[in-house]
Amino acid sequence: MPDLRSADRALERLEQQGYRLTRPRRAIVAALYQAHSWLRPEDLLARARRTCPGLGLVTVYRTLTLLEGLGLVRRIHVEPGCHGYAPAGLKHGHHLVCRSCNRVLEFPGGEDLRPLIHRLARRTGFVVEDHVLELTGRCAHCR
Amino acid sequence: MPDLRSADRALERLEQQGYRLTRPRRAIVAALYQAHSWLRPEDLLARARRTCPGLGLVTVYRTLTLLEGLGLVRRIHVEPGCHGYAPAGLKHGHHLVCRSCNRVLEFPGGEDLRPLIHRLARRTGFVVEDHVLELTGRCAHCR
DNA sequence: GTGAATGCAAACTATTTGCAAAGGT
DNA sequence: ACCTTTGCAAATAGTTTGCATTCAC
Repeated sequence: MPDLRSADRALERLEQQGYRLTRPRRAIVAALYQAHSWLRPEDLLARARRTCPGLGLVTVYRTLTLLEGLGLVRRIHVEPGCHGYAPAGLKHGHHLVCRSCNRVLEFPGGEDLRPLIHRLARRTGFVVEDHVLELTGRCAHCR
Repeated sequence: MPDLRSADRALERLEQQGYRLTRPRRAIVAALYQAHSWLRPEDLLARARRTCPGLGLVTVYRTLTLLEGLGLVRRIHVEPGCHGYAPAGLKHGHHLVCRSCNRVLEFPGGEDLRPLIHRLARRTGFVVEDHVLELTGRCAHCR
């Protein structure tokens, strides 16, 4: 479950990698990890501006790209417009997304796909290197 | 496997639904179903123009929306830019996408996810209504 | 002939890039 | 002090909308 602790871990990770811990970055990371739901860059901007008033949208994009590269944020495919961002807590996590409140729950995935992937490899000669798995529905709170 | 036959079936389906079989639509459907790989709207435009020279990009978008609504085409999530389109042959098909040549293979999915979905429902109270599953890798031809 | 469908132009949204100024170490 | 990072403005990409014309039926 993303929280302040994970936000701190993310900042630590950034520092370790030689990136500077600037005010905008702190604000963006905090806003992202506090969210229970996925956010679009505009949403993230609005939230992060509460702690970093002068923040620009461009910085949000750049920071998201940076965080995604480090595996600290995951881009998910949502309507409308397709791109939402959620904090990544697990190594190869996938997401349960609530249609109604946009809440995101991360779960460790992949295991269950192994037989399917093997079967497909045998039948088609396709070597699967990666996968996207996203489940949508209603969270306990919204039913 | 998408081919001319499926293209004809798609056109039939359009007609049954009361849509007119226009030259642009015929060209777009043909181009789409002939493709072995996913296409972006621009790609589709270029291909469909071979049989329908005056075709406009707007019509491609409108036709894709129409076809997607009828379950005849599927939007897949690909880099860069995210949106690719592939013909849909199966009811609840998913896709194997080749990183190298963009070839798309459709497969019947969902069965293998059932245990996972049940487990998640039990643990989180989430009711899963839909899912996106996309596998990427290398096709037999590109390895 | 009639209404659905098209193509153009323009509007809009989402995202990226160039560059001078600001800020972290 | 140095070099990264930022914010603005402008550029670019992707997609949608308004409207007069064209075309399938």
